[in-house]
Amino acid sequence: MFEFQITAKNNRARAGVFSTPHGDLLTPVFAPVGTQATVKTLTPEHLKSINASLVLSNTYHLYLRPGDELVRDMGGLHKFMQWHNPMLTDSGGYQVFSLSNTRKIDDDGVTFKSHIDGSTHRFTPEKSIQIQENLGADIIMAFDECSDPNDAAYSKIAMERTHRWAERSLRAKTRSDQALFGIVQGGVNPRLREESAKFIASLNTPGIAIGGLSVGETKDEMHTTLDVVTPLLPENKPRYLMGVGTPEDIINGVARGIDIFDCVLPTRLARHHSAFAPEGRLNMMNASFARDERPIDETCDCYTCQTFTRAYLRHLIVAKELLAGTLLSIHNLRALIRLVESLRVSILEHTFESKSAELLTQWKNNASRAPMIESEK
RNA sequence: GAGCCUGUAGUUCAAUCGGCGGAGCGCCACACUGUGGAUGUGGAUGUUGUGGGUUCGAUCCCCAUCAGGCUCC
Repeated sequence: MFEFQITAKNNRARAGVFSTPHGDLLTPVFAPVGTQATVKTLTPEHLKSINASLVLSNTYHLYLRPGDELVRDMGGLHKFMQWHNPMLTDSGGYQVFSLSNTRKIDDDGVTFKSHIDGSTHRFTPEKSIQIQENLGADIIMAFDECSDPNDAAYSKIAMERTHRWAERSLRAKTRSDQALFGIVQGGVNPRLREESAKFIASLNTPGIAIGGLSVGETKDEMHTTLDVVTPLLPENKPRYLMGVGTPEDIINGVARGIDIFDCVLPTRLARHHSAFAPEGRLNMMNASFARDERPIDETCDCYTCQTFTRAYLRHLIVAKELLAGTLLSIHNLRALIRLVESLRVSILEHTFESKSAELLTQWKNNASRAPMIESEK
């Protein structure tokens, strides 16, 4: 169980297969995020139709509602949400960092207030693992502390705590059918990242995550960090870059040896009316699409692009129809999954260097909005 | 037929004594990376119903007119 086979390598980019109790993951893989045991606006059938393989869900949210014991009693997360393919749960560390205004971190754990009702709760590494065992995902995460990349002094404290918590998470684990990944931290300091990579790599885990990126640092800092970290990680374990990302970030990540990605961006942007397109990120609410008969992306094979015009999608958005979020989510997720699929093929065909450069050119505009073309002005 | 009330941004409404016509919503656009369907940021509105008059100056006062509403006969 949890065997990772590398099928092909192109320089640092890898194509592989990671075996889980709910099926094999073909890497590189992009995981849609289903925080509350649902990828917002989509059914499992939609996810299958876009060829999603791994879905991420969240310890913090499911612990608060409906409760991890309830999920366990309902047969576990896979059965509860009817996703019978690989799943991953985040440890809740990031939410404590990002969601709770009033939190207190100490060496033992974190005391925080629920964003739902203000009630007080406490997470420790042991508690996080217990919750994740109740949820029952195939891949679970060590409880970590994600620090502000701009707070250089604090990065060391958070990293050292993350290391101690990783060991405690590992000791707390009781189920053998879940893969526990440790998480590399260290902010944007290369020396700390080096130290953290070596430490996390020394633990007996079937995979390794890189956290603390795409949280406000620059692109250069992200690339430098990956350049420092991935060469220090064992070849035979999958590397998971948490919370990334944009099409550009994914291409750059694969080039630096990353195997697993997850990100809320495609589904969040979908609900906020943005669509990934080769010419850049399109705000589908823009008035310029009111009479546009084209699909979002002429080259996309998703249901939305095969079926609907930009004009119709804009109408749904302006009218605040819920279907808009569904159709844009289908497209945005399919765009990223199609991207990692083509990267995988290029690695297998040993054409990654040229293909990734081509894709990077194609997708580089997608970090921000598409430039307006003359005919749309 | 008579009397009264109301006409200001797309909309609902402000605007001191006659002294630079604003706000909410909407609209237009931007941001969003281990998700609060959230939120934040920026922008554009205008023949003050219309035509006259008084005044240095009128959304404001006067006259006429148009539209809507109410009341009475």
